[in-house]
Amino acid sequence: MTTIQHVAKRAGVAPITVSRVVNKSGYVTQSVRDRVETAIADLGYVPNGLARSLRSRRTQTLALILTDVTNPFFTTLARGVEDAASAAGFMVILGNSDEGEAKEREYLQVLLQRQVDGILLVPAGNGAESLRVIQQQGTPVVVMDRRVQNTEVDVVRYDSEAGAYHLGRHLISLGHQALAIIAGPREVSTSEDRVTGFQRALTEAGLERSAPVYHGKIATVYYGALTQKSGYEMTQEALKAEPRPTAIFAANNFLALGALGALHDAGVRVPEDMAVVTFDDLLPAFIPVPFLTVADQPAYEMGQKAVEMLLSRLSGKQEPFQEILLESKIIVRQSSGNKREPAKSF
Amino acid sequence: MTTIQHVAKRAGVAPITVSRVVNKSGYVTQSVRDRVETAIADLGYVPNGLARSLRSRRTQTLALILTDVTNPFFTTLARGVEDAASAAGFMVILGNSDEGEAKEREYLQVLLQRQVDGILLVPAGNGAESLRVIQQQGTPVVVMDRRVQNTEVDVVRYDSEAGAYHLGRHLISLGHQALAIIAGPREVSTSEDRVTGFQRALTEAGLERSAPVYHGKIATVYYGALTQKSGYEMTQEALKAEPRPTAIFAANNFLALGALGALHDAGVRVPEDMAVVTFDDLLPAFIPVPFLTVADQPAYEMGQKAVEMLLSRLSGKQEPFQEILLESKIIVRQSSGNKREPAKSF
DNA sequence: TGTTACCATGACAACCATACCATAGCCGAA
DNA sequence: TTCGGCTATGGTATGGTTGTCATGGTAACA
Repeated sequence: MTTIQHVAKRAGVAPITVSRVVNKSGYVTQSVRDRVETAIADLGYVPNGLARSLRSRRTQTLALILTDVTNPFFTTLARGVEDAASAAGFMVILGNSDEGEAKEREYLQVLLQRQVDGILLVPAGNGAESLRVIQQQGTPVVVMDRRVQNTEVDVVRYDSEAGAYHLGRHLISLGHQALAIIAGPREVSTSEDRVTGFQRALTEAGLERSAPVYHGKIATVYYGALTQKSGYEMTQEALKAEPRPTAIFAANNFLALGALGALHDAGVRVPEDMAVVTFDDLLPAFIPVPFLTVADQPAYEMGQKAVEMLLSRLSGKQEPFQEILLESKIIVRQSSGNKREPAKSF
Repeated sequence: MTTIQHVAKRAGVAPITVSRVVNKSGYVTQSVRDRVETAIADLGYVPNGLARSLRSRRTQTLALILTDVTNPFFTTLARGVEDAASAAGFMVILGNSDEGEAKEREYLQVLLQRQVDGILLVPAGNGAESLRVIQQQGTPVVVMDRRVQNTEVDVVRYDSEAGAYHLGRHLISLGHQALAIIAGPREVSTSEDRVTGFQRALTEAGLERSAPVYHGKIATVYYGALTQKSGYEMTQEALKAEPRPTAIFAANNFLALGALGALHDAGVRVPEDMAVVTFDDLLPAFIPVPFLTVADQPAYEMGQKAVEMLLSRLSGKQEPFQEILLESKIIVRQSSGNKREPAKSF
């Protein structure tokens, strides 16, 4: 392999001068610069990034750990991160925890070993232990999308509670009285906040359903995983309930996809027989005609924002930690239907 | 930051002994091992991967450069790579060239600097220059999915020509006589091979259409980009042709999506008025009911295979370079329709 | 007892590039 | 003239780890 010494020798200068040419730092006369550049081209010299980073203590690399790369919400987020990072000259290494804390910890370990300059984390669990490890190492970190107990950390997320609240109000204004919530695991803050927000809308409206499947206090709440399959199954359950709900709130896009599948298979029409609302728009590329009423959370912007915060920390800002709470926007489409008479079953 | 020296001091041993404990290499007595491990835990020591890699000349990292991360075909491929690599203890860094040679070269530069142990490349152009740079650096490389002129390199790809040939035969057997091919850029070998293969089927059947839009010799060939938008536009063009084709062959999945959109907007029913066949299955997750007749190329397997080859090179195999040609399988579904009478326009 | 083989640990150098400091020439200001 | 400041280049040490060789101890064997 060609090293900086080989180049230096060939150009008749000291290694440090080659370094200055490569990094465009310090003073180098044009003639020397030319000689060095010729030598570099002749030898096909590629600087060794490991040595460079070891010495300079910067890798120009950020780590992005998220919970589900197959979800368009997160891939869009990732693109936002990627774009913002590379605009600032940083590379992004992506890790997928699959909602598992163990896998998250593994990735973290590897990435910390690689001395990434900063970490963007969508925590799989409560994030406490992972954040401890990261911060002990002194690596700047920004938490995305979800709440964490730790307040000594920067966070960017959407206000899930408020978004769900508005979706709830929307359904109520359409006359729905029997509703089902299909949610993800209780440990995932977004899912839980959406349940809470939705329930708040119902409480305000004086709706108090009494038949929780597990712990829901208002309307019927089903808890599962944030997957299409789980959405399918929970919807099947919901359809058996008495009285049958006239509206379903799916806590994320994959749950909604599963719900739509289950409703289709059961011959329940949307929105005529059942209103469906959810969070996170799906990739427009795969859905020619947008159909779902959603609380849209522009994921791309969140990614950009998070990188912005992280880079500011990297540049040594000593401000107090902050939590940025973005607002999601309700987009009303066909899936929630028109105003309807209160369900006959009441 | 905690270094191996700190740990060594605390455990009362030499740094090299700590190294042996961390890497589970060489001989260490249990008691010493325990002392070291306690020290590591106490100090929260995380080994510096940069220093380790610099010294050992291995990063345990592979680079995967592909042309379109938004395409499910490539994300599936990436998953295959990822899984196979991590099973062997390698991490994968992903780069997206967006079909641009300049961006490909940039990624390559960065990744070579990072001393990745091996590279998996889906070349954006003809790959010649990129391969030259990689091989000069002495980094093992495997080309995926596409042909390259360079024979001094390992390649894994599907036999696009044969797949397209079979799709062509299938359409002919259904009685189609006026056909349109919507393809990607001529520089992309997969796209070009599919045009060639499809045309071979038509030639064999004695079909020689005479109205090529650009250079096609048989049936009508439209060249564009491998995107949904391009597929949409080319299909609009194809619909204006006289005689109007009764079947469209889209050279990849995104082109097919665009074609379906254009046909829908033009009120042309599939398969009643128009048969549609293509390559690469779409993500089943987004298409509840599979509908398209396709030449399926299991991307996951290709990824695994490529990693296998690369790892074998990494372990120092000196065998001659080889090109693995996988066979794609035709899956007949509704979109190609049933046998039909020869189109009336003849 | 001497020889061999193996176990357990350490010293030292090397990996490659850059931070830091030093040197030296030159110019203009005091 | 002297001094400070700027330009242009080089020398040396350093970053954290591990490969290689060396050392010393112990058990096994003849």
